Formats: sequence, C-alpha cells, structure tokens
Amino acid sequence: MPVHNQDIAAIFDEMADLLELQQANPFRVRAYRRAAQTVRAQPRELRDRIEAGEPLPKLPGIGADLGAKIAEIVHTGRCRALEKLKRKVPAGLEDLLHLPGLGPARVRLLRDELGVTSLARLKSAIDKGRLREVRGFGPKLETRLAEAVANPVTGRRMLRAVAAQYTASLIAHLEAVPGVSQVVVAGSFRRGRETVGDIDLLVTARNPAAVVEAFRSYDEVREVLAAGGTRASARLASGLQVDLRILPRPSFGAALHYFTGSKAHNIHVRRMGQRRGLKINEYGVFRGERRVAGQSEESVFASVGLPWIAPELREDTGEIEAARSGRLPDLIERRAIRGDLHVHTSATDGNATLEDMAAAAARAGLEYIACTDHSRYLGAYRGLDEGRLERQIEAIDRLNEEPGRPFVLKGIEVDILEDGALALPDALLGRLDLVVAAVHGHFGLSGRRQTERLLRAIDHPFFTILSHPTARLIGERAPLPLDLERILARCAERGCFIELNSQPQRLDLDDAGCRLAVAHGVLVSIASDAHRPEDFALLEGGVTQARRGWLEDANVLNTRTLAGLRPLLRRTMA
DNA sequence: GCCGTTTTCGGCCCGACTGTTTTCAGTCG
Repeated sequence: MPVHNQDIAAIFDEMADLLELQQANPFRVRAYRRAAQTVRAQPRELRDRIEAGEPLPKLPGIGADLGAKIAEIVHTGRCRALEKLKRKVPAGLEDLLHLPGLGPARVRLLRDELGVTSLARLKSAIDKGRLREVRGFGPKLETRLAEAVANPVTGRRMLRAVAAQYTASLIAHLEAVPGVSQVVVAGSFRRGRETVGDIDLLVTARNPAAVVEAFRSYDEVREVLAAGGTRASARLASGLQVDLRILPRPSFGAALHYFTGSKAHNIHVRRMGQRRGLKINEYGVFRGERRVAGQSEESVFASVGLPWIAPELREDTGEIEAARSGRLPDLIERRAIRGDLHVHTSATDGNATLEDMAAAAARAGLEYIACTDHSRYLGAYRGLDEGRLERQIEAIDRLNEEPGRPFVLKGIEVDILEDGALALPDALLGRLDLVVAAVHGHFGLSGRRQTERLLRAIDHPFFTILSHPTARLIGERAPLPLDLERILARCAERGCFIELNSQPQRLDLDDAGCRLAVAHGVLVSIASDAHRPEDFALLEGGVTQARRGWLEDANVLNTRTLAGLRPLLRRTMA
C-alpha cells in the first residue's frame, strides 16, 4: 500500500483532532495541523525520498519528532502514536468535531454530560430533548445541530470556475448599493485554488448597514448564517457560502492581505511583524497604538521588509523566503500565451468547424492553434480514422493558405493504449506537426504499470505532449497513481512536453506538478482543450493554475512565437 | 511539537460573532 503525502497529512490532521479532544496543549495541536498542511503541499512524494534513502528535506513546522513519524508511516503504513490516541478516545467522537458549532470544548461537554460519543447518539439526544440540559446549549444550537446531523452533505467544495459565476452576479448586486466604492473577492478564490469552500467578499462603503441589508436581501440568498455591523455570512441557493466584510478604506490593504490568506502565510507574516515589534491585523500594521501601514497590500508586505507577493503564491510553501532573497518568480500572465496546442473541432466531439475555431482563436488573441481531434480508438468520440485524418490534414493546408487567420498546426489527440502504444500508425503520426497523447481508459492499473505505460508512450518517436497527465477529474476521479518524477525526467530526456489542461474540472497538471516540471526543465503547454469557440476563455484558469505552480513565461511552451515553437516540436528520431 | 536578530526555554496570530449568559466561552476564519 503506497503512502502518499495526502495519507500522511490525513494522519496528522486526525491526530490534531484527537489531541484537541483530549485538551492537549493547543500549540501542539496547531503543530500537527501545520505539519499536515506542509506535507500536503509538497510537490514530491516524501515516500520517494525516504525510500531512495535521501534525508527528509528541512520542511517548515516539521522537526525531529514529526520527521520520525513521517518515516514510520512511510515504512510501516502505520502510526503508533495515532493508534495510541485512538485508544483513548471513543470511535465516533471525532465526527462530532466536524459539525458546525461544535468544537473540542462542546464535544467534551456532550460526552461528559450526556454520554454522546457518536453522530447517532447525538441525534438520539436531540430527539429526546436532552441537549438543552447541557450548559451552553440552547435552542438555536439544538436546531443547527439537528439540521447538520440530518443533512450531512454541507460544506462541499465547489470548482473555482463554477463559484466564479455565482460570485459575479452577487458582486454586481453589491456594487449597485449607494455608497459602495469597491467589492473584491479575497480568500482561496483570489489565491486561485482549483476549488473553493466559500467566497470571501470585501467591501468598502460609506454605509456598512446598507451593504449588509443588501446582502441579506439578495435573491439568491437561501439562508443567513450570521449578520453583524461589519460582517455577514450566508448560504446561496447554489450551496455556496459567502462571507462578507465591510471595511474602512484605510484598512483595505491590510484586510485584503489578511482575508486572502492562506492562514499559514498570514501566520508567517505576522510572526515576522512580531519580531519587528509590529502587530498586524485586518485593520492595519501597528506599532503600539500607531498605525504604520495598511492602506495597500504593498505597505503591509513592506512593513516586514518584503516585496508584494502574488496571491497565487501565498501558501507558505517558500514564497516568503523567495521574496526575502529577491527570488520571487516573474509569474506568467494570460497575455503571454501566443497559441493553444490542444483544440477540437466538429470533426470529432467539438461543436464548431475548424474555420470557426480558428476565428475564435483570433478573437482570443492567439497567433496559432493546433487542431488535435481524437483518434479513432474511442468510438464514442467519433474519433478520426486514417482516411478522415488524411482529409483533415489537407483541409488544414488549404486553410493556412488563406491569410489573416491564426496558423493551424496539424495535430491529433491520440489515445495511449493499455500497453503504452499510440492508437494510430507511425506513418500517419509522422505527417503531423505534433502529437498530443492522452490516457482515456484503463484508469485502474497499478501505479507502477501506469507509469511504465506512460514512459513507453513518451519513448514513441512522434510523441510530443503528454495531455492531462494524471487524468483526474476534480471531485470525481482521483489522479492516476503516477511516478510523476520519472515521467518528467523522461520528458526532459526525450525533449517532450507536458500539458496543463485548462478545463476547470481537470486543471491537470496541478500546482505542485508545475513546480516539479520546472525543476526537471520540462516546458508546460497551457492548453484550453477547447471543444467550443468560447472555450478559449478557459486559458485564463489554466494560467491561474500555472501561476500557483510558480511558472514564468520561459517555462511555458506556448508563450513561444510560431517561429520559436517549430524547432521545439521537431523531434529527433529514436 | 516547533523554533531562534529573545537560540535549548518559553514563547507560539488575532479579532468578530453567536448563543448563552448577565460578563463571556466557544467557534470560526
């Protein structure tokens, strides 16, 4: 059973929960939570390093003790300290901790006063009306818990791109309130996370009460969770939770920084402030009573001796150290993208002709696209056979003779078969400008076989770009258990490339994968995988993910001009 | 449990809102 960073992080999170229930030192609890976050954000599997006999790198918040626990988990798949903690806490008590309104103190109270140690027992205690016997539990909490127990599917994360749609109309609604000067989104949305748990809206306005009132009465609000003079929180009909804060203008920069997070990044910055005798909160940066910064984010960073750091980097995964030493990446922007190397047409499962897709690409400011329809192997896609691909090649040649359009490169999205072979004959693949290859089936192979499968595909003489490398669908299909390091090393060796697919549900490579690609010197193709003319807009989301992965223009294949790109696509024959 | 321009001990980010209370603990972000 291979141990992933995610598994290690889950163990540390569970230990934090259990320690909290036992009233352990709160700073010890925090140490476990912080460690979980650090491990989760590692681009490389810690397992690989440990099994290769490498020393564990120095990771923030992981000292000798937690380092030893990581080694134990990797080697044995177990953690004795976790098992010991579990023996002291009734199974099921942890579940209560994750209900809204319940923290460690109230969970302990429920256990001690009512013997409630599971969701089932909590439900029964509520049904019998016994909850109100406990000090600190009143009718409101009772109702809230009854709902949470009856309806356990709350708090699901939403794709950022989906949340963006719901957020846009709410922002327009609030901007229309008289006296409102700005409405901005902070939080994990601003950091460009691929999914968001909620939306943090910051507003500066002359009349806070009117903003809260307008928020409460927004027609998509299904339930107001909290509302005060400067804050409110509601759940929309879409299920999306929105937290609203109204701020005085001089605090805006400090608040934007504070509510953009991440939490780990904020704590790091505040501690730096502390060492300089500064107090940093959402209202500003203070030395004693005196405000010394806070109107802009730049001023907050400057107060601790740092340049402004892009929100996408603020995960405390090295950005503060990079900022301090003047080594922040010059992050890629959408306008640097000159072409799109993964585009479909109505010849297979797209909904527009090649001409229409090329016209849309021109409107999106692109200088070239690659037409990469599906190969025949997938019957459902009406994939191209040799004859139809032949005709498409001729059609592209004719189109390219007409001036004033983006240049169309001849490509294919070819299936990587179970054994790693490509699903079209070499004679045909050899006539194309590029071959985008992808896994569309046999997802269930072991990590070792899946990796070997992709390595064999990369070794193919006409292979150019590995498309949506892990085949994940966020929230639906887990990423293939690949050894991404070996795959990237082979891509580097063979002069091949890896794709960051911009479809919101894929965003594959992920941020950690992008950083790994940079480390291996493999260029990333940020591609829309467009199936409709309007899909070129998806590139924006791909660029956001790339920025989270620290990519600069030079790390991205399709920032090249067509003239610069062509030699990179020309493969040396094996 | 981690960490060091306060370095091997003694700190550890900070404020708003809720629900219950009658001055505040707990939760949340």
